[in-house]
This record gives sequence, structure tokens and C-alpha cells, in this order.
Amino acid sequence: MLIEIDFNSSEAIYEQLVDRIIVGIATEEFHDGDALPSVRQLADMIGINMHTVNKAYGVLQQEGFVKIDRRRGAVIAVDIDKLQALREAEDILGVIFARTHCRGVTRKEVHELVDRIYDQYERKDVR
Amino acid sequence: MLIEIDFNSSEAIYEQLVDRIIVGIATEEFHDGDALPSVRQLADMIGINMHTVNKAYGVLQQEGFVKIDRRRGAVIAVDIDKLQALREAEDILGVIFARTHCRGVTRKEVHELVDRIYDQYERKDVR
DNA sequence: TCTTTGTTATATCATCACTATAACAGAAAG
DNA sequence: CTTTCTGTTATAGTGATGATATAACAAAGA
Repeated sequence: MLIEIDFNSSEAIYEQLVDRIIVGIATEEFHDGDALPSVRQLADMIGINMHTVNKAYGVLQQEGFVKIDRRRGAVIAVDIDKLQALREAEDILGVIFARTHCRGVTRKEVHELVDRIYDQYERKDVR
Repeated sequence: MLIEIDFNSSEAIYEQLVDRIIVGIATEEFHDGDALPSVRQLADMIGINMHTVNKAYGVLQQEGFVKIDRRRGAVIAVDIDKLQALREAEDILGVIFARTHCRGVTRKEVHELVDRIYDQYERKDVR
């Protein structure tokens, strides 16, 4: 479990944690049923406050990526909600692709970028 | 010039302004050389403070979407920097697509989403 | 001269991110 | 039963940020 935090980033620590763990799930570094470190453990590992980790876990629970078990702590449990995910992504991508398009990035180049990223999450030979 | 602000959003007003104007450029609502309203005008139109608009214009200048002309105010002037744009997009998209992938959204569905968004920015029949 | 432009300088207020302690109940292990 | 670990809750302080309110200035244009 390798989680690196950029303390110079303007992105909040707890958000970096959330993102990092979600990417970890996507890359199959974490699997459904796996338990994350306890809030105190992870806080000590990274060198931050317990509540910052707790907030990240709370967000992950809220967003449907983990369930909190009083005995085992935060356990990976991904809610599949394709429609919701597509709707959320659409708004954000609209703004991101407006930027790329203005800067001269073509539709084709974006498709290639999508493939490059999705290759990290699903083996090509599987489909 | 229609700019709507969601005052209930957790996204900062100046960031909403920046995003809205960039999308406006992408959809060719604004063209290179067009002048945006003065900071005071736009602030009055929206009903917000002058400095909030000023900050948005400052960010747009920093990111290379407008140039500030003391006579004409903020003028659309897009810096083309494909490589920089691709690099910036890659980081953000990595996290976004991690989310969609976890939620069961397939690579194909993402490609379709990309096409739907890019259709708003470039006419299909042009290429 | 009068108006409008961007620019700069203060000051205030609310919210947020993060930290620091502290205490509690539930569960597991000795 | 006691100890230890878990998440949970509460409270408080600090620093940064977003937004507001005034105010004043120089440059440009009518």
C-alpha cells in the first residue's frame, strides 16, 4: 500500500487520499473485501492527523467505494452505478475538453488518451 | 453573453466564471479578438463583486485564454499549447476514469461520451 | 473635463482544511 | 477481566481562501 501525498499541492490532503485509493481500486491494487489500514495507522504512515484520514474514508463511504465495519475498519465495497457515474463525469469532462479543444488537441488525440488511461484499468486482451 | 452562476455550488464563483468562459470559447460563442465585458459591468450583470470577476479574468490571463488590454479590457486570445494541455488533462482524467471504470462504465461508453462532448465543440461535417 | 478602463490597497467576514486533545463504546485477544 | 485496537464524537485553535465593501489612482477615450 503506497500512498504519496503532495503537501505542496493546492488539492486538499483528504481529496488526494480519496483519489489515490479510487485509482488503486481501478488498477486492482485493492479488491472488493480488502480492508484499508485503520485511520490511525494510515495517519501515522503518512504523517498526518487521524481526522484527515477519517474524512477521506467518510467521503469514500459517501461515494460508495468502501463500507465502514466497526470491527475491520474501512473495507472496499464498490457500488456499481453506471448512470450516475456517467452523469457526473459528463459535467466535468465538458469543461476539461473545452480546455483541450481550445488548445488545439483533436478529438482523435483525446480518444488515444482515453485508451492509454483505460489500458491501465482493464487489460486489453480481456475483451 | 449568458453566464449563469450557481450560488449553491461548492465550486467558487470565480472558477465557475472561468469554466463558463472557456466553454464559451470552445463552442465559438466567443472568438479570438472579442472583448469580454468590463469587470464592473459583468459584476453588475451577475450581481457579484468586482474583485471576483477580476480574479476570474486574472486566471484566464494566467492560463492563456485572454489578454488584458488597458483600453479594451479582457480580450479573447487563446494560446495554443497542445502538449501542455495534454499533460494537464492526463492527470485529471486518470482520476475521473478510475471512478467511471470502478462504476462499471466501459471504455466504449467513455469514447461515446467523448464524441458527444467534442461534437459540441467541432462540427462533425467539418472533418 | 467627465467617464470608463484596469490596478492596487485595506479591511472584514465566513468557510474550509488541518491539527491537537480527549473521551467513549464496541469488538478482539491476552 | 483487562488490555488493546477499532470507529465515533466533541471541542478548540490556526491558517488559508473566497467573497465582499470601500477607496483611490493612472491611463485612455469621448
